[in-house]
Amino acid sequence: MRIAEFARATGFPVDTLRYYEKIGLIDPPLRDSAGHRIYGAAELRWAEFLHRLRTTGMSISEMLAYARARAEGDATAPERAEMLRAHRAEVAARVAELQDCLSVLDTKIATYEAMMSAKRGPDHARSDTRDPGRARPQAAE
Amino acid sequence: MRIAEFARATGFPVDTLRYYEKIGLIDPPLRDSAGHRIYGAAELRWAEFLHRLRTTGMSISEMLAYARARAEGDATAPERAEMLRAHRAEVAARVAELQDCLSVLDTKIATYEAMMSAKRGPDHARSDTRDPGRARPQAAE
DNA sequence: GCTTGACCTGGAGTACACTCCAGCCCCTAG
DNA sequence: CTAGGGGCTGGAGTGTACTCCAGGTCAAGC
Repeated sequence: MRIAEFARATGFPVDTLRYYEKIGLIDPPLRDSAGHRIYGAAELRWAEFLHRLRTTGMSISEMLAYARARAEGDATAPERAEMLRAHRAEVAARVAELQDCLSVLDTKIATYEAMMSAKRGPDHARSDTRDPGRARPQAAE
Repeated sequence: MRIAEFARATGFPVDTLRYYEKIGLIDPPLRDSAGHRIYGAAELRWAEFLHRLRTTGMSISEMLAYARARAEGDATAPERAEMLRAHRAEVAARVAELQDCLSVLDTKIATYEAMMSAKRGPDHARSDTRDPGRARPQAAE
């Protein structure tokens, strides 16, 4: 598979793939007679995993450390396992943090909705609080 | 409260607070006689909310759009509610994506652990692990 | 033979979000 | 009265991760 198809398959743009190769995140693939990169299944699996790591917020330097360990062979398996465990913990923490924020967002949205339905509600309380500035008492911010 | 304490309270570095003020994300606070910024409870609430937005990955330009709408008063409440709903959806999607990645990580980690325990010998579990408490070969939590 | 399109390289440029000065002012404690 | 600490401004610099050329090669189709 050539680079355009590989880009489609992995979700990385072509330029990013070449960039990753340049910095050592992806091994230089085979080339065809024209000098074009030819990717195989193993490259695809690795790039897909890289994409996961990136999605979960792993930095390039961390991915590089992992890639370098991987290149050294089976001896670094414990090291790599440890990297993944540490990263897993970070991602789990991130998920918890996001869920926390989600509930704050829900509260806020509910406040807005209460505010809006009160405004056009059965009691027709139009107060015309036109206040350019920040002099409002507590409201949704 | 002065800027150092405000920074501690909000989690934003001092420089970031001044930067946010410069770009219009935070309103210019009152000043004391020496020209130092003095922040109050309203500012704190807003900055804390901004911190949530940032934590959930909202870009500065989006936060700015929200802040500008907020500055225009109650008339923009529906607009702001909509922004938050859209953002909430994005965050929820992100959480789902991360959880998906978590399971991939778990699989990978389990593979490493199976590999490593196979290498040590199936019924000869040696404890040369520098990771006490997590040596059992099984999928991580 | 010529055009088109995919791919090549090395290197410059971009976007985002800060982060860090230099040089200055003000207040308080010793 | 001076040293230290905190704060001020405007502007330059940083880190990360790409992203985008310019100028060239190659293979296939008309």
